[in-house]
Amino acid sequence: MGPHARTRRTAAAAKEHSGSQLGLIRNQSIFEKLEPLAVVIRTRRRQKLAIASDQEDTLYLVRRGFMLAQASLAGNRTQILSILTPGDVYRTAAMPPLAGTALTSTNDQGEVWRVRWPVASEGPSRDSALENLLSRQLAEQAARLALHAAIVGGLTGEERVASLYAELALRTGKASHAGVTFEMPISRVDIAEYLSLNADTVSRIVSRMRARGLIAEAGRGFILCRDIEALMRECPVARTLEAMHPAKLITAQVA
Amino acid sequence: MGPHARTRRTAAAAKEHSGSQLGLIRNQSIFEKLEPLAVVIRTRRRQKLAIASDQEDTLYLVRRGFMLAQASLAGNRTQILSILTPGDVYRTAAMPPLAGTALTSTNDQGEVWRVRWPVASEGPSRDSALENLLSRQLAEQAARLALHAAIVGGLTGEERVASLYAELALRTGKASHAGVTFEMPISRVDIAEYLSLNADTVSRIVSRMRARGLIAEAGRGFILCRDIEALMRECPVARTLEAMHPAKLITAQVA
DNA sequence: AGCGAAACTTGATGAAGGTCAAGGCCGAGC
DNA sequence: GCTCGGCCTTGACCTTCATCAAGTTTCGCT
Repeated sequence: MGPHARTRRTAAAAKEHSGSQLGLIRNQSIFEKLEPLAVVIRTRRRQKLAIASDQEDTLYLVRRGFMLAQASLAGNRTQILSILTPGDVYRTAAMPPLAGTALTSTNDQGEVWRVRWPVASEGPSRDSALENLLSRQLAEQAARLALHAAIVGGLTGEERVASLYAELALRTGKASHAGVTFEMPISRVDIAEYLSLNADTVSRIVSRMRARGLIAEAGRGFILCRDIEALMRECPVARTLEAMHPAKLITAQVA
Repeated sequence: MGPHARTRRTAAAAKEHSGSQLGLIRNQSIFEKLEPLAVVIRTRRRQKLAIASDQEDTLYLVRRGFMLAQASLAGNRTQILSILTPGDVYRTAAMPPLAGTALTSTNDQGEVWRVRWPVASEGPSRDSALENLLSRQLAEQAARLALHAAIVGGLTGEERVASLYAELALRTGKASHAGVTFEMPISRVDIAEYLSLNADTVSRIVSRMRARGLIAEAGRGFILCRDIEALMRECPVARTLEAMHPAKLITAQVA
C-alpha cells in the first residue's frame, strides 16, 4: 500500500503536441488494412483496458497517444511491462496471465484498435505484407521486453533512468537548435513501476540528473535534453537503443 | 569481474536422465516438417552458439537438452534472459542487439535446429499448422520474457529463487511417490545471472530453502521437492506459472 | 588414492535503494 | 485569488543484497 496517493497528472500541454508529434505511424498503410476488421477505441487519460487472462487471443494496435502495458504481482505490486507508442502492437498471448493485466492510456485523445488475433493473422485479407509486418512488430516487442528485463536486472537506478530517458528521446524526440525535446508521458510513480524502483528514488535520481545538466524541464510533461550524447554516455545500453530505434535524431543533429 | 572463477559443472548424472525426461517434445510432428530445411547442431556442454546482431533473422529450435539465451551489458555483466527446454524456439529478431548474445548448451548431447526465418515462415511448405505453431510458440516465449521481467523487477531474492524452482518443477519435473523430481540444469552462477542476484546470495537462499525442507538434493544436479504446494506458496506468481505450463504435475499428484 | 580445479558455502561488512515522514509546487475549479 | 488534491521533492533511517574473504565439497584425471 503506497503511503501517499499519487495517481494523476496533468496533460493539458501534452494534448496538442502528441497529435503532431506522434501522428505519423510507421507502416501506416499496411496496418490500415486492419481498420475495417477492428474495433476502434477512443481513450481518455488514465482509461484502462482490462485484459482478462481467459479472453481470446487479441491484438491491440496503438494508433495515437501512449499506452502502458501493466500487470500486478501478488500484494499490490503493480508493474509496467512496456510503454507503447503509436505503431506498436500488443498481443495478449504474448503476455503472461498475471492478475491486473491491462493497457492504460496516458493521454486523452488516445486511439487503439482491437482485433481478434485469428482475424488479424489469417483473416479474409490473407495479406502477406500485413502478416510479415505483424510478425516483425511482435518480434520487436519481444526484443524490447528482453532488453527491459536486462536493464531492470543489470543496471543501477541511475543507469535505468538514463536508459528510459534516452529511449524516449530516440523513439519520440524532436531535434531542434537547443537539443532534443520529448514528451515524458508518465509520472514518477509510473517510471518507478516501469524501472522497478521506488517513486522517491526516481525523484532523487531525476533531480541529480537535472542538477548535472543532463536534462531540463521544457514545460509540464516535456523534457529538453541539450546534449543527447552526454545522456547516452550515462546509459550502458545506448548502442543497443540506437540500433533498435531509427536513429533519426542523431542524424538530424549532425545534418 | 567475478572474484572467483566459477565456470564448470559436472553433467555425468544429467546425461542419461535428460534423454528420457525430455525426449518428448510438444508438437513434435509439426516441427518435424522443418527438419529438411534446418541445419542440425549437436552441442557439447557449455558450447556457445554466438549470435551476431547483424546476422539474418534466424530461428533456433531446441530439440534436446537445455539452452540458455544470454547477453551482456557493458562491463562484463552477463545476463541469462531465458532458459529454453526442448520444444522451445528462439528467434533472433525477438532479442535485442546486445553484445555477447548467444545460446549456450547446458548439456552434452544437446541438439538444436537452425533455420533461416524467411524459410521457416514462408518456405516451400507454406504450412498453416506450422505457421500457427510458430506464432504461438513465439508469443509464449515473449510471455515468459515478460513474466521474467516482472519477477526480477518485483520479487525479493527468495521469491525469485522459489519461482525458478517452481517453474522448473512444473516444466520439467516428474511426480513420484516421494514428491517431484526435476533437473537443475544450471549452476549457482547461472541462477544468479538469470535472477539478477549474486551467486553468493543465491547459495545462501538455496541453503535456507534446503534447511526449511522446501527442497532437497536428489543426486548431483537434481532436486527433489517433497511438497510442491509449499514451494508454490513461497512464490507470488505460482498461479501464473501454473497457467502457463501444463500442470501435469499437480494433477498427477492429485490423481 | 590423491591432486587440482571448479563449484559451493558461509561469515563480516558496506552501499544502494526502500520506507517513512514532512513539506512544496502547480493546475483545476470555485 | 484561494483552496484542494495530485504530484513531486528531500531528509532520516533501515533492509536487502553485493562484495570480499576464507573456507569445504565434488569431480575429473592421473
